[in-house]
Amino acid sequence: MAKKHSPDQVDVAALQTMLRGAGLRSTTARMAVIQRLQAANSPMSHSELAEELMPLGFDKATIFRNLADLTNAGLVVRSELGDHVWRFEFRDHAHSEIRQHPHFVCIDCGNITCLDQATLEKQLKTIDDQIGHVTEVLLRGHCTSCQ
Amino acid sequence: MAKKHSPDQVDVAALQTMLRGAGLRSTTARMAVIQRLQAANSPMSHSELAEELMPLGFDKATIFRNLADLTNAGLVVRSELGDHVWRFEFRDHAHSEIRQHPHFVCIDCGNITCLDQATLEKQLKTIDDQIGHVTEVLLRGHCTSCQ
DNA sequence: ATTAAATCGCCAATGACTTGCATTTGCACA
DNA sequence: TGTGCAAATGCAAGTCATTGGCGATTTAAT
Repeated sequence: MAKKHSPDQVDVAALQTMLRGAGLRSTTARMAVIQRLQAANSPMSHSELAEELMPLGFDKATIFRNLADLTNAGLVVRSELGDHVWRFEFRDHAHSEIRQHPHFVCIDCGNITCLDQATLEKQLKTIDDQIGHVTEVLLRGHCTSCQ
Repeated sequence: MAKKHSPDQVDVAALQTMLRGAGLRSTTARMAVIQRLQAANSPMSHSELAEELMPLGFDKATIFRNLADLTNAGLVVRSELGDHVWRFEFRDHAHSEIRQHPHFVCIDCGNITCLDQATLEKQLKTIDDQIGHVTEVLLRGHCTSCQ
């Protein structure tokens, strides 16, 4: 049989390497979770993931545990956007830095705006020294179109 | 009997006026909740409140309901500090402006630091103009003692 | 192929609220 | 100074997201 090089298989191999490099085994459930997150273009909640993956036979507790494992391993970023729901995002190591860019969430329409990382940087440096190292910034309020 | 003017009694009367002005009855449970929040120097979760007030005979459902009522009435501010627990703060109308002071939450120990309202004010004004009106600021990271 | 440890799947338990309902209480008005 | 009634309370049960226990299964190193 000839060797296949479909984009999917390349991704699978890369993800498996990534998992092993992080000290995690490559299991079907784990791969399903990380592949789904990699394909997503915005952070997904556990329930969104579960809704898709449970019909495929994966257990929701397993999905939870994998999200936790992947987060601990640094392959996935977990964030809370103020609505009591954890959201998970595949972490693109090429673009990851000391802190994530600030998010602005509109209380009314729920829209999320990603701000420039430099926006509050100067003030945050002062806080870093005095209170602790800030890794995550969340601003909430009313966006211009909802005001 | 001579009129008393202990600070406590003054506070109680002021809070009762405040409740009535907001269209809420002054009940013992409600007063207990708002007094405790007024005395606190950082936001309190329902469970923290319940831990203190249940031994005094107040029901936790009542505490929840009162926190919701007080929040709806605008006497208390509810915020989500990134750990999936609502926290409540007495709203000081003398100092309340367009936005509340920023909070810093330590990811490791959970400690909450209330920052000075002026801390990020300058930068936030710019954001107000460009993206929307920021009402709530949340910073998360590792505090100096956990680093 | 063997095997120890990681992971899985099922299911029970926790924790943070929420809701239903019968009883009590604050307070507006008589 | 009562009295009525909506608001508020206490108790209990329910919901929903998340976590923990545990025996069975699977991964990956030898």
